Amino acid sequence: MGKGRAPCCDKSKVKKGPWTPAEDLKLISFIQKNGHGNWRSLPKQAGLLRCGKSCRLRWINYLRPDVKRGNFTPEEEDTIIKLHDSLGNRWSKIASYLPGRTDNEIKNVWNTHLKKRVGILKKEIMITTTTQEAFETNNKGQYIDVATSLTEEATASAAGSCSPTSSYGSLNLCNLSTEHVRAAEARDNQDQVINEIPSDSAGADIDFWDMLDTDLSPDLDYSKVLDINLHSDQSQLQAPHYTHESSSDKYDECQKWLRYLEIELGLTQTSTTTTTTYTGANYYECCDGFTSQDQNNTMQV
DNA sequence: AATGCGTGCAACCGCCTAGCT
DNA sequence: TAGCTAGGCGGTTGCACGCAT
Repeated sequence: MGKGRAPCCDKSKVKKGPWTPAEDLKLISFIQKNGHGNWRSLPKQAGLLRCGKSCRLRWINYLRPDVKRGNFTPEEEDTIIKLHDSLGNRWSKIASYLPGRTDNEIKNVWNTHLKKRVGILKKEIMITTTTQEAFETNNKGQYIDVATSLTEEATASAAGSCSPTSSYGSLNLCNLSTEHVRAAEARDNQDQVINEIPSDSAGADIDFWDMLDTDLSPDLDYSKVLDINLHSDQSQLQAPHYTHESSSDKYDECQKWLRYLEIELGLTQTSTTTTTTYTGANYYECCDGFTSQDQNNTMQV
């Protein structure tokens, strides 16, 4: 019966900080071959100087093949707002309603974007409601305001799929769209008008993962790249355990995905000229010796 | 061009809980 | 039943990057 909680790992012997491409590949390769039955023992078996928790987090939040990358769509943002209203900060629960999105990602989006927007909207609606009440009391003039229409729209159709408790005061957020929130935010920012808000998915940031073409290295062979025991023959690679499937389609999908990763991580060269940049220090630390790189810490992919 | 500041996000920390002995 | 372990979760931090000055 030891006192307190035993540390999950020896902090002095594990590496911390951002993951390097080589570490990523080691983790991916190991999980593809062995699955991830025991996170605690995984780092040692995979040859990683990382805490098991760190491996799990990296896999779940970034390396999993089914992780949906790229910006959140307005629809996804709407969903998060609605779900947060009814579930609160239960990020993993919210994530379960958004396939491919992780709790960490959703939490970040909420904290950096959505919370502010909803806060602004709530503030505006409070002001509007107060003004409207004053108007109704005095029974003078005619009151027209965008926020009022938002409130009416939201409350009028409150019989939707959301829980009855899903409301901020009299406002049911289930029917607030991202456009509503953004419009309110824009008004809050010195009445700046946003007539057309570009979709996140159409933003200038080209997601690197999506950008990659299928014309990638056909000779994937991790054993030549990493000092881990893997099959050198591609045909002998096993389908990942996490898929729980053995169909050739799924396997092909995994292979395709791995090729994406190979390129993404700069572990192979293609004829394309697309260039991405990794953080220099990390990249030098792990990749020196088995990938191409120029002196500007830029990997030619 | 250099510097400062704000923002976004990956990763860490520590607590909670389920499962096992 | 109590204690331990590992996984899961939410809060928080710190760094990189972009933009403004």
